Amino acid sequence: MSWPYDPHQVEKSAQDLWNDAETFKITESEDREKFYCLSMFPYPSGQLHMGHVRCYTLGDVINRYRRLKGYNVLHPMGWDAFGLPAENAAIKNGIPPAKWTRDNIDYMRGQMQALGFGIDWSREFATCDPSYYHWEQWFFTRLFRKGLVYRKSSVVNWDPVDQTVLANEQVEDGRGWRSGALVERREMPQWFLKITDYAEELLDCLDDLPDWPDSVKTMQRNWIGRSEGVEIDFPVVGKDGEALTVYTTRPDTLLGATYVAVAAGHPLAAEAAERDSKVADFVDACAQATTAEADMATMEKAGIGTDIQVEHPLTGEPLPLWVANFVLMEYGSGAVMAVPGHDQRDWEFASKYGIPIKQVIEPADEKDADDCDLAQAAYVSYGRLVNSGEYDGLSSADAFDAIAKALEANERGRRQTNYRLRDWGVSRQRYWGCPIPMIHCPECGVVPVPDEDLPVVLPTEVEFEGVRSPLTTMESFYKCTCPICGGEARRETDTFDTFMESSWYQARFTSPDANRPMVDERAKHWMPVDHYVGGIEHAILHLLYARFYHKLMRDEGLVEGDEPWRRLLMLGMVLKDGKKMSKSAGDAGNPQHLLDKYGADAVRTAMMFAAPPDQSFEWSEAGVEGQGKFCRRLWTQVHDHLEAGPAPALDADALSDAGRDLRRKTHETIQRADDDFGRRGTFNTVVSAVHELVNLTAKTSVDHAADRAAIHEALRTAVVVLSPIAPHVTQQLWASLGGEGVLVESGWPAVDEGALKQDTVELVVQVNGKVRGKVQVAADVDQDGAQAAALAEENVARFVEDKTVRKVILVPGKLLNIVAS
RNA sequence: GGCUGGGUGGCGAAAUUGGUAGACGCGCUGGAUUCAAAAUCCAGUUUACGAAAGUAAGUGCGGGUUCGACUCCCGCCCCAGCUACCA
Repeated sequence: MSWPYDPHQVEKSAQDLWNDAETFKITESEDREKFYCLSMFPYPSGQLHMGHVRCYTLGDVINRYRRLKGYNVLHPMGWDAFGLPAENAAIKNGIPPAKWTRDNIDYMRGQMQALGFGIDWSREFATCDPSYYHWEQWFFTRLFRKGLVYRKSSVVNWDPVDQTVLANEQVEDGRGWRSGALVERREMPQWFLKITDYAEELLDCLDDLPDWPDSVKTMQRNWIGRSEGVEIDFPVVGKDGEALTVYTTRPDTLLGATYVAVAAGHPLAAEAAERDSKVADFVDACAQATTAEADMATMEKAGIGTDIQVEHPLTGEPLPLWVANFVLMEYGSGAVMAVPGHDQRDWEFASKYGIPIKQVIEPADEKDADDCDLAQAAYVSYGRLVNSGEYDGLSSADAFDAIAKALEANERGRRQTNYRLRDWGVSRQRYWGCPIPMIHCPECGVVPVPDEDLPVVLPTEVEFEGVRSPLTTMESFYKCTCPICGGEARRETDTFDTFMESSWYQARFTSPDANRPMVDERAKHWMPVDHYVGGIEHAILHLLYARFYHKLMRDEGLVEGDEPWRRLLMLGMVLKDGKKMSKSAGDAGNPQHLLDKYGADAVRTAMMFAAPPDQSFEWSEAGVEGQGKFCRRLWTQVHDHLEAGPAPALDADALSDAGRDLRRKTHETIQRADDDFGRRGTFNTVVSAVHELVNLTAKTSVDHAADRAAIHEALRTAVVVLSPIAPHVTQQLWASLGGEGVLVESGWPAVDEGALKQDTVELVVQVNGKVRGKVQVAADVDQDGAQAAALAEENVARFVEDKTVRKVILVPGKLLNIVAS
């Protein structure tokens, strides 16, 4: 065994060993249970930052722990390679996006290898590989034929100077990032995927994911935003057969409606504007107002009355129609019924414009009567109906049903479930993405590219002129013939949203070379992913799209099961000066200098030790040096132990008390680390547990010869338990301590129940709940025996002597509380 | 506004089912070693009083349940993330 510890030499030789043995190259196995461990693949931005280090170290810890536990673990890696930064680099520096991306991938792959991640590199791919996006295009044309894809106009950010569409990230304070021109809203036809067809299933399946954090499930539920309500028609006065349709979740308040309001974009608003210039001015003002959602919420509620009236669907009473800036054209029908007595926003609006406020709900319980004061605020709780004719006295819930029935009976309404979730717009007017495989033919309309013509390859030899996509001016790309009529046609020059690529990569890793559609039978072997690791910033969109895609692929017979991710670990963010590493760091976030200085094991251990995985924390280098020292201490300890000659065979009966204590600690550590690695997923506490074991080992005297066997066992255990976190130093120490081959394949150590047993235990003694002493007693001591032992302690006796003992509580093995007064 | 986390020493944190609050580490202080330094090793490190033994207080604030509360319940304050006029 070499000495002193040299991390770089140690890490090199461990990595060489894994490479030569192809330790992490994995194929399907009948003998061992499969485990698919995946970390969210990175965007190749240039270099790893500490957020990556955290994510991929966690993934590798899980990978190596599961390998030790005997699973056949798939742990692949790839590159989410399409996206805007490559284009920006091309625009700024003139480097083609493809080259920029490939260079970054090579550098970052090298960093990952230096960190010792146990990855099956034979499965690596980048999403910009035509062999990958080929199948994405193929799948899109399948979905088109199934009716799950459609084309619709949608708003984009238009830069009038650069004459191009901008991504949201390219708009800064309402201006184009390069031209500085005020960005306009412009409607353009775009491709959509019908994710709303799966809204119900996406919601329901969340209940079948017990190993997902509740917070993520809640976020997804809120995003899908299911609500149950009633769609109600208010006939427009003076127009036979025409009605204004609104949606409400509170039909119980219908008799309290005193006006209706429509969005500025609603046809009735346009109609009123034709007759009234003030209404027209208001509608124009709304059209120009900001659409930034943050501003919307704080915007002053404003509106304008019109000469249009509608009829109350139950009473026939005429109600005025207003145009209001808080009504969204995109949700429901772009119109609301307003009940100012029982909706705070309607109340504020009605108060401002002098519209009547009518009470129709009162608190169900008399004692809450004070909560309801319509002069001060709307009463929004459920309750009991009043001023509602035949419905008076009903509870809100009963009134919901009764009023819904009445509306259904006179054909003025119907029960309806609504979702907040919108269909997924997948078109991007960008160059560096997967070409959308569609052709626009003047004769035949929109035609999907036939299977035999796929993939539509993105040209990589391009030059940027300004911001706009080179595809739009590249005749060799867009000029094509119609697959149906053979006439001249134009190829779609938009590319896919990059969430398309990241929605199915997990399935592709199972069969990265599959040359039949998308994936082959191996997908059914490996899916679902058993443990998925990634950043909390992807808690909603990426995970939702991937779940949707999995269901689409399932319905195509490509994968089995309803969900792609069984267990989910959502990492907290790594911060630097209070900011997210990936956003702010630059060179400061690059782990390279830490790797050069302290080695991969120190960086990995420090990262795991800093905080529990789901918690955000401020990164500091202080811990890295400390963990480097720990590796050296462990190395030295093993070295000294081996220098003293071979340890005797373990004989539990021959151990001293200290040797027995060390053995107990050893087996407690195995038990605790197993639980922390597996069930709890708290790796910081594993590092602590190993520290404790090593500390005790160092303190254990070698004077009693038989104890050297316990020391040997303790060192070996520390090495195995720490190995998922610090794999290199432990691999070498494992070999030095007599282990054979590759440590990660050696199996998880067994717990010796006998070693955990204790004859005597330390009991904490409390008097009236305060600690007054500690006593050694037999492990199976009864309450009287424990009390006697406790009272023999001087300090305990002191607090009891002039009092009467009222009660005694014994928690076996832990604590005795004497209650006295 | 809504949802979800969180608030424990100088700092990162631990306490898993209600049972010794502060494990483990960083930093700091003192000592050993050294010509000196680095490295290493040993001791100490919540606060107050005390030489020590020990005592009192202490997990954001105010109440409650309990023999016993960082942990459970009620009310509040603050911070972070997500979401946001959703009808």
